[in-house]
Amino acid sequence: MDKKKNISMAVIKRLPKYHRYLSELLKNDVDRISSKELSEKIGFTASQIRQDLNCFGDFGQQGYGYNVKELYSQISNILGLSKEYNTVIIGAGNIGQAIANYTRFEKIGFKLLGIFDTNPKLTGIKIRDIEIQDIDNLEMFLKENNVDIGIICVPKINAQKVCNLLVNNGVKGIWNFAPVDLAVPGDVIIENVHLSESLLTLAYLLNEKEDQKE
Amino acid sequence: MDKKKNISMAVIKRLPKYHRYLSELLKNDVDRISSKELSEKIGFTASQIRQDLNCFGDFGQQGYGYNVKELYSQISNILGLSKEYNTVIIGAGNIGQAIANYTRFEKIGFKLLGIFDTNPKLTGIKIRDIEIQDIDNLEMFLKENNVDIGIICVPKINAQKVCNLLVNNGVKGIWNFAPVDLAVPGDVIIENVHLSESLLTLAYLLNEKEDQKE
DNA sequence: TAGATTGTTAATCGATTAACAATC
DNA sequence: TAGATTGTTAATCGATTAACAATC
Repeated sequence: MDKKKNISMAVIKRLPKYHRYLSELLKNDVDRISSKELSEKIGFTASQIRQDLNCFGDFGQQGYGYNVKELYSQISNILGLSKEYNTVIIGAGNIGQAIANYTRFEKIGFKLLGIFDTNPKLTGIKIRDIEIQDIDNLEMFLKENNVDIGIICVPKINAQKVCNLLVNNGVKGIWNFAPVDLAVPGDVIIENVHLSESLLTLAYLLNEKEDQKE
Repeated sequence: MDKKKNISMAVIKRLPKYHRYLSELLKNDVDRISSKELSEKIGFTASQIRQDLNCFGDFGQQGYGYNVKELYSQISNILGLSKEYNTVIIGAGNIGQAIANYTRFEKIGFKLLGIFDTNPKLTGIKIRDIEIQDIDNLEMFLKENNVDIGIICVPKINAQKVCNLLVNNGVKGIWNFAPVDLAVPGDVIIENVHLSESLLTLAYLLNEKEDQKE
């Protein structure tokens, strides 16, 4: 499967979008697609699509294009979706509960094992059959379970502390919703969802448009 | 204030991070900072920081650096945070409620005017003094109120329909949490938060690391 | 003044696009 | 076979980094 090393972050960030569009095509019983057709749907150039896919293998066929089912399966593999991932959520506030209630992620192999919070009013409450536990139980839980991904939904003031606890107990992937940049060892992967940054980008772009009108 | 036109998206996406770091510095009573010092904190090169800031003006002073208070205020202005923005949330499910409960955004000028949902079990329920309304009221609400930003938190199947309704009633900014790419006229700004894409990126990176170990 | 640090130009690096031979 | 479309190389474009004169 693997062809080249050192895939650029630009390419990596496009992979989930390929995955989503191919999943749609598959759902609509489309058998094959050319880079040109996919280009029109997904909004990348045909050339870029062919370049991107060729980082990982020769998935197409000259004169035919790409087999949707086959390509979808390859991209799923490339993204690591052939595995299952065990996750825990730390912080059962607004965003923590929202993520916990999502079933989308479960379906593609991200299994929620536990939810933790400091607030005694929350501990004991069940979200989708999972009881919110006191955060004091987290360390033991991590030792007893093989957790791949920690989802940090605590206030920013506590985020680094929680992150350290996760990392010190072998968690290698952090999905961080707190508005801070966490410090981690080099072998730990952080993926940030900085909602404020997204909203501020929107504000900038709205404003830029205004400026151009004048 | 404005200096050059056609700011690249790469620069724009870094602006909120400058804003956040400067806000931290301000909170810690730091008066001045050089591009070199900021570089060490924020993780961009000093050269890049100077280039980025110079897109918008000469905010620094040779031999001194940047005045934190002044620079923070400039960046806030550049981002359009001197204005207030009226927002509505469409979809009062997990993510809609989570966003509605955030007070962070209110503090920087994003005012939530209304929340809408199709589910009769939700209408009438109050979130932070705002009653969830039936989505049938949305069109009239948009005509009666000056809504700048529509926050789409509905299932993907309804997202484009909701988006059209917003756009047809003058909303120029869309903050989209549905896992679809929405079609809008050229004068409407879309900012996507595609959570699955973020999670799949994390999965890829975790897997890539595994591959390298072998 | 001397030291520090900016603003800005030039050099480098990387990513995207264009072109086309290979081939199904 | 002829037409279509890939895989891949080369050209272009844009973004980042380095360097340094200007100057506070």
